[in-house]
Amino acid sequence: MERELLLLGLLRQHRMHGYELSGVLGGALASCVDLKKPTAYFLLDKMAANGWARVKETREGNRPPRKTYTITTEGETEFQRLLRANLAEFDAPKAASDVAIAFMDALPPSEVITLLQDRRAILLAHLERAQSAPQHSEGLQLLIDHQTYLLQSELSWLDSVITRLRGTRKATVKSHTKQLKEK
Amino acid sequence: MERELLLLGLLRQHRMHGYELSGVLGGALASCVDLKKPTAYFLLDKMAANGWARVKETREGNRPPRKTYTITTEGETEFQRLLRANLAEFDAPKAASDVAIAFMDALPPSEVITLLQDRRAILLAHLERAQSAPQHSEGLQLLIDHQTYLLQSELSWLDSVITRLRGTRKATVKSHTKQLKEK
DNA sequence: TTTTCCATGTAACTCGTTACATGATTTC
DNA sequence: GAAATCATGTAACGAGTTACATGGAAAA
Repeated sequence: MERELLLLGLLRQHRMHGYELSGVLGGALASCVDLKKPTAYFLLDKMAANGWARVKETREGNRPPRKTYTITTEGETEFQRLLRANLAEFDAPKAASDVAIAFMDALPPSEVITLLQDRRAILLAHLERAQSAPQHSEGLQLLIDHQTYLLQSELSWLDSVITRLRGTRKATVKSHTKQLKEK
Repeated sequence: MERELLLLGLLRQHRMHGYELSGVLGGALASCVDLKKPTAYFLLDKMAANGWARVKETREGNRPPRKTYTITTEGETEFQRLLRANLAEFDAPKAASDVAIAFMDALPPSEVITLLQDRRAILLAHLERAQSAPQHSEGLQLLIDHQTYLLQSELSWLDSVITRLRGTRKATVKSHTKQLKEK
């Protein structure tokens, strides 16, 4: 549902062909949304079938022909419907990768710290990618900013966990060794 | 992958039958993870088939028979493997519901504010549900705390957006009316 | 006595991804 | 001459959800 909204929103800014679109999605927006090429092509077809977009086959020079999609009036109506629905709803971000955190006491703290630093590096890479994204239209920029904000929150949380672990490391290393021996 | 980790982690704390487990998942953990009943049953079967858990059919009184799952040594090994992998990885939280934010300038700010307040109410409900969750084991509590933290970040971001909109409302209401007339 | 709870599942379906297919063209 | 880019798709697969099926027991 939000994928349709995204595509309609992008087409609303200016007409585009599939490859161009999937370029945009693979570029700066990759940090916020993922919508793979085949999905994009599929959705564009579907949108055209629904009458939300007009298709025109164009050809520049002797490059492969493009299918350029233009949003229609019905498309704009649908866009607004989706937009209203999506603005008013909220689906909680289920942080799937955090299940591990719940069970980290099953490993020695020193190892957990090492592993979490790997995690931290990946998170940092995401952050930098989001921050270094080239300028975009106001709206899309807001999306990227939000993503940046979220990643930063996540980073500071992760750091707090690591710090806490560092603190308890010396204290718990004994009890952990004890646990191992008890087994 | 993190679902298996979650189930193994829970079984590691103490043996459980499917219904009990899906109760836990539907209760306090519902705000963090969603894993529906059929999926849980399916995964438990699979885990038993993989030798990660032992099954024992038990019966208390004249209630329907239960299939109680106990983690095995291989299960524990797998648990640790998954745990290490999951601790070291990070998949960026793609906030799907935020696509709408990127296009909110397509609607009059006053309407956007109304819609975002609906969103805010849902977010608040999630927050309260997460906060009011009954006490859990250390680890699971950490998971819930993280979720709470994330939701709070999200809330304050949303509030900042709404505030900004309130500020620009009077300024942009004219230009928006103008836009409408131009069409 | 009807609804809710306990307890297990199956089957169909949706949605998206991965991997593959095609073919010309420009760059190295 | 090989590799990457442009440009479109198809087909198979996977993972999870929804809806349905079953049946006894307790609570309302």
